[in-house]
This record gives sequence, C-alpha cells and structure tokens, in this order.
Amino acid sequence: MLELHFIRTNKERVLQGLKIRNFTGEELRVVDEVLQLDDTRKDTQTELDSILAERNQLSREIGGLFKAGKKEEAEAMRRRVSELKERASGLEEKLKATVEALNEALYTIPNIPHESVPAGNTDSDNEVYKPWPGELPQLESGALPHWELAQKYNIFDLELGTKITGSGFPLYRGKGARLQRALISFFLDEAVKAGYEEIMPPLLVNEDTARATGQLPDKEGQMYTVERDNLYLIPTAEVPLTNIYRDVILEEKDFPIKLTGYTPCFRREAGSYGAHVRGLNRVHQFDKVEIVQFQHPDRSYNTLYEMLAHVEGVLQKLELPFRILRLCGGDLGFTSALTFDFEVYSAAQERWLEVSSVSNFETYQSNRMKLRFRDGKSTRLAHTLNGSALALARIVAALLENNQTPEGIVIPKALQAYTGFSRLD
RNA sequence: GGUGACGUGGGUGAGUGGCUGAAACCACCGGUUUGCUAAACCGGCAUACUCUGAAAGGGGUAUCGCGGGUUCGAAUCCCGCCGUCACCGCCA
Repeated sequence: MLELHFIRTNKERVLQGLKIRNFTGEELRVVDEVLQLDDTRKDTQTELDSILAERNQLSREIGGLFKAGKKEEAEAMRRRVSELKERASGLEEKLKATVEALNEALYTIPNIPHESVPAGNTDSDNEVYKPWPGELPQLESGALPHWELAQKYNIFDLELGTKITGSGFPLYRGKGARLQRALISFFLDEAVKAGYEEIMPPLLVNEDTARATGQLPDKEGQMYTVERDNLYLIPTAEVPLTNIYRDVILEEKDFPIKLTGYTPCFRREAGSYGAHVRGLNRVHQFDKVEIVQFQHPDRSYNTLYEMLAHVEGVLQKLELPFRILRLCGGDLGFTSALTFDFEVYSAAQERWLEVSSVSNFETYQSNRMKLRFRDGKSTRLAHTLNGSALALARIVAALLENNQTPEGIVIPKALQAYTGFSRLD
C-alpha cells in the first residue's frame, strides 16, 4: 500500500497518478477519506496515550503508597485509575475501528504509476517500447497451431488433464515433458549465471504472505484456496520469494538481493473462453521461473532495466521473435508503478503472446511487508521488483509453432544440451 | 493426531506482579591506548506510533510468539491460538 506520509505530502501527485489509472472523481475521494481517517487516528492515539501515561504514573504512586502502609490514600487513587481505564477502553475501541477503516481505504488505492506510464484504458493502449526489429516469421500454408502439433507429436494432452483434474490443467508427456524440464533448467541456469540465488519455495502460502505481496485483498478471486487449512496456492513464485524478506530490516550493503525460483503457478482465471485461450494460451497451472530483486530506492529503476535486459537475453537465446510493451495506466497491475510486458510472436496463431511481465513496485509491497533498510539513524522502505524469466506454457506454444518443419520441431541450439535432442518428432 | 517441555533484543541467556524496554556476555559501531594487528579500556547499540522543537534533541505510548483476560500495576498469573523441540501414532 502507499505510505501515508507520501499521500499527505504529495497529494496532488497521488491524485494525478490515480487519474492515469482512470479513477473517476467519485473514486478520488478515497484520498481525502484516508487523510481524514489518519487525522482521527492521530488525535485518538494522542488522547489515549496521555490517559495511559496518567494511569502508569498513578499506578507507580500506588505501589509506593502500599509500601509506605498508606492504605486509604492508595484506595482513593485506585478508584481514580478505574475511571481512567474506562475512558481508555472507549478510546481503544475507537482507535481500533479507525485503523481498520483506514487500512481498508488504503487497500483500495493502487500504486502510483511512474511518470513514464502512458495514459490509456486497455491493453490496446499499451506503448510498444521495443518493437521486433526484423521480419515476423511466415509459416508455409498447412502450418499447425500448437494444440494440433501437440496431437501430432503426442507431447501434451489437454483432455487427459481434464480427465484427471479439469480444463486448463495440461498433461505433458514424452518429449513434451522433457522439453518442460529442459526449459526450467535452462531458465534457472541463466538466472543463476546472472547472479540470482536459486530458491525452491513452498507452493502454498498463508494469509499474511498473500496479503504482503498484494494478492489479498486485491486479487482474491485469482487464487486457489485450501479453505480447511486457510492456505492459498501460489499464482506466482513472486509471492513466496518476496515474502522471504517480510518484516526484515536490511543493511544498505545488502543491496541488491537477487532471488530466482522455479514453481508451478496456479491461477483460477475466471472469465473468457474461446480461441484466444485455446491450447496453452491460458491455463490454470503452468510453470514459471521468476526473478525477484530487492533494491535501494535510488537504484531500483536501473535494476528494472537490468532485469529487462536479462529477459531479453534469454529470449534471444531461444531465437524467438519478441517485443516489449510499456503498460498503460489502465492495464498496469494494482501494485506496480511501472511494468514492461514481453510478448512472443506465435506464427501459427499470428498473434503476440505475453510471456513475461517485469515490474517495479517501489515501496508498495515493502510497505505492506515492512521491508526496510537502515538509512543513517532511521529506517526506510526498500524497493521490490520482479519479473518472469520466463513463463513456460506460452513459450512452448510459440516454440512449437514457429519452429515446425516437415521433419519435426527444431529445438533452439541453446536448449539442446538440456533436451538431449535437437528435433522433436 | 496424542502427550510433555519450551517460545525474552542480531546471538547466547537472566528475569515468577511494581523502580525491567528489559541484567550479563557475544556480535556490531564510535573512541582512547598501541609502530601495525591483536588485546585492554571507555561509550553507543530495538521497532512502531505520537507530542514538542528551526534543528540537535527532549517527552509520551505500545511491543518479551500472537490474541484475549485478571489486577491500581503483567515478560512474570489465567484462557485460547500459533510455532519449536522430544516421545508416541501415521507416513513419501
């Protein structure tokens, strides 16, 4: 969530940012509401504190009086303290209710977009930050979309996944399964080479964890839940990886902290069906290697571009045509200040598929998480960033389609050491 | 899942109702001494909120796993939850 201090001292910027996110005049009122609630909170806190201070003072005196054997005086004082206690408990309730209302309001305010974020409503307003410089691949007539290639080569099976679980849970087999494993290892190795520490985190997380990275309450419907144990299946490795540093105070010399992890990702993705979600285009379970960084606020944007370059490098090694988009205000994730999406061109479907999203959250997540670092005498919130490097399912889709030949599917050179075969047939 | 023990600051670890935000030691930071290093000595060393001040700073409140309760007063007593460890049960 946004820092109260920031809202207070940069109100105009906050309002401006929310407008970029297409907040209406009505919706903008939440900013004033937050500031008013915070005023109430402060006043209540101050009043309560002074009552408690008096209580503590009197209690100390009572102790002295008892020791001195002055029973009557002590009794009189006790009655005074009782009165104070009643007033205090009323204020405590008010304080609690105010803080709750304040947090609720704060949770409805998304991150303020970075100044470079273009205005816009939908994904069609996203800016092409880096177009694909060459020609887009053209397939010969008779080229198949990946779901048909899957049948032809028996590499994954959606119907079997449906039989076992439900739609959107693909089952990979044979060389298809091997290709998955190869991509995961390749992506992890690339990240480790770039200085990221490899983590294998839990796949189920608790409520605190889901709240800290912003899945709760903003995207509650996106996650699968294990109600009996009050746990959530992770929608991305970002959640457990970032939460490693929840409630931690770092030293400045700790920066940057770079983590990577492979996990399956589970997403309910309620909504649209049809051609755009066929095959592996959108599934409920997919594999992804994530990169996460924790950085000093002054350097986080350099880090963002470094992460962009990393993803670019990996895609180049896979020899896939891709472009980079800068998300517009309307398409920007709730917790992000600036996001770049990577899209890979899928030649058989003749459309771009999103395979990575790289974001700087600035202090939005770290404020929820209380992730700070020591800055002289005080503490400051760190910046958190993350990106996919990369998401498998759509990479596989593009790989299969773009590399199909009459002799089978050609495996990119960089991947052959991992697959153990150079052609999938 | 059952039974038992335990949960104190970065670490070890004192502390069973008041003067304990918390001893001592270690680690860490600053300084003195030393030709350098080491040692010794002195000082500092939690977080959040808040009031005050131009600032340096000063005051207050809360926090000893979490949440309730008892009491004038709780790290200390009571209840619930969570976690750790040990043993048993189950088990890849």
